[in-house]
Amino acid sequence: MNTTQSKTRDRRSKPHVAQATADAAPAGATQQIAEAITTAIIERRLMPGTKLTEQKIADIFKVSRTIVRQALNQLSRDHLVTLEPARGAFVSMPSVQEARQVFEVRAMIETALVRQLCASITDAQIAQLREHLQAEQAAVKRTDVSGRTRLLADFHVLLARMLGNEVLAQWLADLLSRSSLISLMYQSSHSAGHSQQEHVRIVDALEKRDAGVVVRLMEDHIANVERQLRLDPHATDLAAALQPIR
Amino acid sequence: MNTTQSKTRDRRSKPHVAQATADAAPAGATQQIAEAITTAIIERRLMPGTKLTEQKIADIFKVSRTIVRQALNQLSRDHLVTLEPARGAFVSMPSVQEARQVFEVRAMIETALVRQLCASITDAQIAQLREHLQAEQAAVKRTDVSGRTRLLADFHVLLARMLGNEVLAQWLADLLSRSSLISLMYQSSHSAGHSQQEHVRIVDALEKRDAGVVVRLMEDHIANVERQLRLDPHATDLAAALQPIR
DNA sequence: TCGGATTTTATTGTATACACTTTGTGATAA
DNA sequence: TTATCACAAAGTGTATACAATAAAATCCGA
Repeated sequence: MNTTQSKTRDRRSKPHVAQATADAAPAGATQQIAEAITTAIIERRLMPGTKLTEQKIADIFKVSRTIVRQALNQLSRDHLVTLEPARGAFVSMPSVQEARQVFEVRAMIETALVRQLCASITDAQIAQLREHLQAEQAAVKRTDVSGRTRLLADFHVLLARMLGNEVLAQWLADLLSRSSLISLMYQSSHSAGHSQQEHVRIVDALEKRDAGVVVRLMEDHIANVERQLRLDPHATDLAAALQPIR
Repeated sequence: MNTTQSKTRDRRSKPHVAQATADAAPAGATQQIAEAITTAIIERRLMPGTKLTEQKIADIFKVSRTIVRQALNQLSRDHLVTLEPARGAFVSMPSVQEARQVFEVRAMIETALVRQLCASITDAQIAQLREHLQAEQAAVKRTDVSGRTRLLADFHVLLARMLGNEVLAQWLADLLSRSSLISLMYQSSHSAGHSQQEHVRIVDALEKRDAGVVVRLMEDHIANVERQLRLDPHATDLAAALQPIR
C-alpha cells in the first residue's frame, strides 16, 4: 500500500469520516503503516513468526522508527503482532488454545447479536446485506483470495454495525482480524464457497425474522469454520516441522 | 539475584491483584505510569476532561516524554483517555451514546456468560465467588470507595475468568474499566450496597445451576446499574455547565 | 575438533533536539 | 469598543542520537 509519500504530509488536517477500507487512515503515517502490515498479514505476505525489524520497516516507508514503533504497538494491541521485550516484534502465532477461545467468544457474541438483530433489522439493511453477499460471491468466483477473505470477515462486522452499536462493532472487528490470522495458521482446506452459502442462509433467515433459525445457523456457521481448522494438539506445526520428511 | 527483568509478561491494565505501593522491581515504567493514571481516574482524582500534559507527567515520574506518550497511547486504547491530534491527551468524557452502548454490550455478553457458566461451574468456584462477595461486603461496610469500586467490577471479570476464556476475560476487563469511567461521569447516587446484594443473588442462583434465573438476575443487575446513571440527554454536563447558577 | 568464554554486531529502549500547531495576548485600526 | 492581525508561549509530532541488551561470530585452550 501507499507508495507515494513525501515525508512531509500536509494532508492530515481533516480527519473526516473514513471512506473505504482502502484509505481509512486519515490520522497519519502511523495508521497507514499499521494498516499496511495488517493487510500484508491477512493476505499471507507476512507469515506468522516473521520478525518485524523496526528499521527495515522505517526504511520502506521512509519514516523514523518512532512511527513504526507506534504502529507495532497498535498492532500488538490487536494481537496481530507479539512484542517480546528487548527482542522485537513478530507476527503473532496464536496458540491452539487461543484459537479455541476466540471462536468460543465469537459464537457467544454473534449468536446474541443476530438474535437481537432479528428484532430490529430493516428492509433497507436486508438489501444492504444482499448487496454484500453479491460482492462475496463475485470474489469467490474469481478466486480473489485476499478480497474474499476480507469480505467474508466484513460480513460479520456488517451485522454488528447494523445493531448501531459501535462498541460491539469495533470489538468484533478486532476478533475477526484475529480469526483471520488463526485461519491463516491452521487452515487445512477452507472452502470459501461453503462459508459464503452459509452467509446467504443467514440473511434469508434474517429476512424472515426467524430468531431461532438465525441463531442456529450462526452457531453452525462458526462451528463449521472452526471445524475446518487443524486444531488438534498433535497436529501442531512444531510436530510437523520436526518430521518434515515423514 | 539478578534484578534485571522479570519477563514483563503482564499485558496492561489493572484487574489483577492489587499492588497499591510501588514495587521494588519495576515491571516497565510505561505500565507503571499507565497504571497510576488508571487508578487516579477510577479513584476520582482525575476528572473527565482533564488535560494530561506530557511534560508534566514526565516530570512527576522522572522519565522522558517518550515513556509518557506510550502510556497515554495504551490508555487511549482502553478508552480511558482521548487523544486529540496536535492538542494532547484528556481524560475521556464518554458520551451518553457510548455509555448506552457499553451497557448494551455488557448485557449481551454477560448474560451469555452466566448462562454458559451454569453448565460448567464447580463447587470450588462457587466458594471462590463467596469469598469475593465477602470482600465486597467488607469494602461496602467500611465505605472504602476506591476499593469497593474495584471489587464490584472485579466480580464480573471473575465470572469471565471462570469460563477459562482469557480472551473473553480481557475484553470484559476493558469494558468494565470503561464502565467505571462512565459511572464516574454520570453517577447520581449509586447504592453500592444494592449492587452488592444483587451479586449475592447471582451467586445463589449459580449455585443452584438455574440458568433461567441467573440470566434474568444478570440482566436486571446491569439494567439497574445503568438506570442509576443520569443518561437523559437533557441532563448532559454541557447543559449543566451552561446554567451553573440555578 | 569441540566446548566455552569473549568480543562484535545488530536491534531495541530511552532521552533529547527541533519543527510545526495550537492558543493566548496585545497592538492596531475601523 | 470591537474586530483583526501579529506575535509569543506552550505543547505536540517526528527525527535522531545514544545507551542497553540480546544474538552471532570469533577466539582459544583442552
